[in-house]
Amino acid sequence: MEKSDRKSEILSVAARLFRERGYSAVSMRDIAQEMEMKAASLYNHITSKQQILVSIVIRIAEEFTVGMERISSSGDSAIHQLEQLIDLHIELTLHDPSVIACLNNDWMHLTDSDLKYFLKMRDKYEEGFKAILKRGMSNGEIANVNLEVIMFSLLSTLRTFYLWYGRKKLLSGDELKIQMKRVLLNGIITSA
Amino acid sequence: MEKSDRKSEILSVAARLFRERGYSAVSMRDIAQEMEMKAASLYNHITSKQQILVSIVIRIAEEFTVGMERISSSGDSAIHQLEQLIDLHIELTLHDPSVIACLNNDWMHLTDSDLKYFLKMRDKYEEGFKAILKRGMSNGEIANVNLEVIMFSLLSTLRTFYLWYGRKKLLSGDELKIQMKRVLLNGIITSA
DNA sequence: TCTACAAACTAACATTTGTTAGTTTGCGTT
DNA sequence: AACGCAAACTAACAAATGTTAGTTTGTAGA
Repeated sequence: MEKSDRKSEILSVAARLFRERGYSAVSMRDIAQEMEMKAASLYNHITSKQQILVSIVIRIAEEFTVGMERISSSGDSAIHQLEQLIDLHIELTLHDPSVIACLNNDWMHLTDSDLKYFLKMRDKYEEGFKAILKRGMSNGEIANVNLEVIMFSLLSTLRTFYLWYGRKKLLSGDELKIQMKRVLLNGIITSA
Repeated sequence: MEKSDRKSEILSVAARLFRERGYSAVSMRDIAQEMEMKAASLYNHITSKQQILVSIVIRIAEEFTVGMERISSSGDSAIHQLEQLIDLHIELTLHDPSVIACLNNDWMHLTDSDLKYFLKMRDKYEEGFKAILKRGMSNGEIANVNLEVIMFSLLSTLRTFYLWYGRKKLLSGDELKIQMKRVLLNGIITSA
């Protein structure tokens, strides 16, 4: 996927393997084998294993950050902003599920400034999320339930969407968005 | 936590480290250091690193299996059964968040028969879940939205609850159960 | 045809890994 | 005092790891 130069191929292969086994369980020789070359040759394109991880994780984290800025600075209603966030997660997940898996599971292997930068973005994202919910609550758009519970409930589902999309692809992207919004926003109980 | 014999201590320490860094990134020397002993000494109590993982993951998976059997064989309404499942997840998570983290993130490092056994249990659990939802739908208790979407939405939140409980413990266990049920079952939009 | 260079290779390195063998230590029971 | 035993230790192992140095190969431009 993505650009077909050698470096991008490595990142793509690495993300796939990281998703399957986790960062630490994947060796440079594993990645090389999948690329049909020797481990040493990888270093013509990348500078370290760590840098592969950074490239994958930071890039996608920045996409979420940009998305949040765009959405939360629009003047739309809180509910409509939530719908756009749902779209954002679904789109990025469908585009490359393995990268989302790395974002979820392997960020912990970032070090120093990269880790710091990542955590800052994650924090900012969640703050943006909460701000939207808060506004929706004072509006009366959103039910007055514990803010953190609502946010983490929504985020859990959106963040781990890659897990079950990998197993069942029974719905088209658009149909998926519709169903997700209904379940996440309207709830489950009939005529609640 | 748990029994204080040496083996249980090792499992507890290991689960904590696995949660922080992932199975592959934790060495026997790491575990030993945390136990204030040498790596070789661990083998007086356990037979391998792999077995530590198996003990942790299979045990908790069995607890979920038993819980599902108990709940789904009761004659309660679908909604009430879902409420009991929410309680089950919250209780097991509060009891030992690290073990739940291992269940979620490290099962992939199980091998052969252990992996097979785990996957069988996971499958059975999800089948039980779907059966409840299905009954609730034909009952009219549960809104007629895509079954898989509902299930994975609920399960995502319940399974990754340990993530945010680790960061914010602002609610008591009982209060948590109430809020979770409201959000997960009744939804978010006001007067939907 | 010659040159330059990207991109592959082989060989080796210092560490870290899980694990084993054999030994020591301390304590409760005879 | 002697014994048995659980639980710690030291030392070592082969294998796997990330990475480097130096070399070869193929191809595009002069």
